[in-house]
Amino acid sequence: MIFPKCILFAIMSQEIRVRFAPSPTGYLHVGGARTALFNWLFAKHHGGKFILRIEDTDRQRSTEAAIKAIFQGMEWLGMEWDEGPKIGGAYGPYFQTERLATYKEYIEKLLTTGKAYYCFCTPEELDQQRKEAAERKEAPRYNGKCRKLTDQEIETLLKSGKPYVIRFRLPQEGTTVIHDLVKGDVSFENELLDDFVIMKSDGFPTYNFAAVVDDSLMKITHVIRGEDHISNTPRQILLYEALGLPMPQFGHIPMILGTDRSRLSKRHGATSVIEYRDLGYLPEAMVNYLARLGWSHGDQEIFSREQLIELFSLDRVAKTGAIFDTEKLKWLNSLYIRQSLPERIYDLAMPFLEKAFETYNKLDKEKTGIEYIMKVIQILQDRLVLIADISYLAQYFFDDHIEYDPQAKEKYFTNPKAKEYLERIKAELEKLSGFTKPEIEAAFKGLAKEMGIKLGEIIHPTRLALTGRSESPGIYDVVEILGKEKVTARLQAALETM
RNA sequence: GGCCCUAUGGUCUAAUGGCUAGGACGCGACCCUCUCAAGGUCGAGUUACGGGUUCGAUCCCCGUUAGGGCUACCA
Repeated sequence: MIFPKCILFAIMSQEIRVRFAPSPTGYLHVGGARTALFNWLFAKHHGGKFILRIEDTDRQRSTEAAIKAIFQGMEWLGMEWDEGPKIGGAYGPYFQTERLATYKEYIEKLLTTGKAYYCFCTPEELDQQRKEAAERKEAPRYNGKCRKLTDQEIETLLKSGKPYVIRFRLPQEGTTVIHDLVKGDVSFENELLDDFVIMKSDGFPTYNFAAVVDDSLMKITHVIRGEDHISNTPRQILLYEALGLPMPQFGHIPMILGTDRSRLSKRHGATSVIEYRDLGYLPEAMVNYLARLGWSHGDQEIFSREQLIELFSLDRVAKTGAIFDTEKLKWLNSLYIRQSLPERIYDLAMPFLEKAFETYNKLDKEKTGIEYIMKVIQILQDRLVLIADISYLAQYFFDDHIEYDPQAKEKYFTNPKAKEYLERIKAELEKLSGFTKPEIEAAFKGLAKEMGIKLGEIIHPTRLALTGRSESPGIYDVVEILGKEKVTARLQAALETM
């Protein structure tokens, strides 16, 4: 009884530490964002720490702009990190290029114990080897030429200034098995792996080496990453063992796919989370969608951030790749828009409206007060799928030039009675002392009753006259918001075309 | 080619060795209704294929097929 309790305590006292470790070679794409999200949720769920580490060892492809874009994406989705760039932490620095001395130290360790060696083969030689292996239909592996270099030879080669890399002397027998938290046990034969490079000729470590050293030194307990890394994992496990460093647990989550089931990429459309922001998606919709893509909790579809934290667990993560479905994302987005405070939608919609104003350049900005815009937004909020939709849906509230939809015009303005209806409703509305929804509604209903016709007979042509369209929010609302002056003018303008 | 992973409607998924395989998105119809949305009701549509194991397989095993990933001095 006592013994298991001790173990339990030891396990519980270990703080959960996970990391998201993007390489800054582009924007934060949705696949990366989901990996980050799963890590973030895992950390929050366990009351642990979420660490951001920038893997910028590829000097050719890493950019400052990409680093900023990643921060921006993380911030938009509300995934703040507990340790990492900007805020630091006890296990920094959090940029790999600032950790070179550490890597050298561990490379040195491997070198002195004979677990790594210098390799002077040129890229051309290696290319040649790969080609030959391909012709023989063999796995392209490093042939181990420099494995057996003597100290003497190395000394001379080093002195001659010949470029070199450091390779890991990988055990050539045995099996390496990953106890994966998502996939279960996955095993690899070591003999199929080769002596991979751990330090490049520019002195920078390779991904597999740097990740191992950092994850271990940063006390990462769980490495949760994309499935595309699973075949790197045996190499990394072997490195942990060679370095004598403590090993985290692994969980490999499935890929996000495009509509053709290949890995999601640019040709499938928007892939950067920031693009989705700019299209008018809400971060909570994106978080909800991403969380639910490859993870589930029974039948539940809608999750608040708090619920996700409470419910998230790796054993509910699916094993299959999932197609990114914009339609479902849109559905969630419209849902979250409807649940938002109008004030928030106002803030989000304003940039779109301003841009649209520029385009139309027909706006009477003087008369367009915040109050008016707020009313427009309140009436339109429930019909937005994307915030960007506001530009189109709100157009006739800001643009006095009404173009009549040809089909609607055919349907509603060619009716011989339509002209009479419009004249009558115009007169009724003009008579109104106030111009509020109840009065407007009464005017419409009164007129319909008086003329013995259906309400729609008046409403449809009126809608077309005021908006140019056959669909809009409730007509009384539209009339009220537009105000007597515009309504009268637009009705008059319509009458003149008939 | 080699290695690894995966396989439930179009899509995301639930279920479990055992009632008519559940939900959601999308789609269709109807209701509501001044239109369009929203909402409500209903509907069409699925366990990749072939073998086993079993009284019974979506579920367990094998094979086939299909898809994905990796196969760099990228990460």
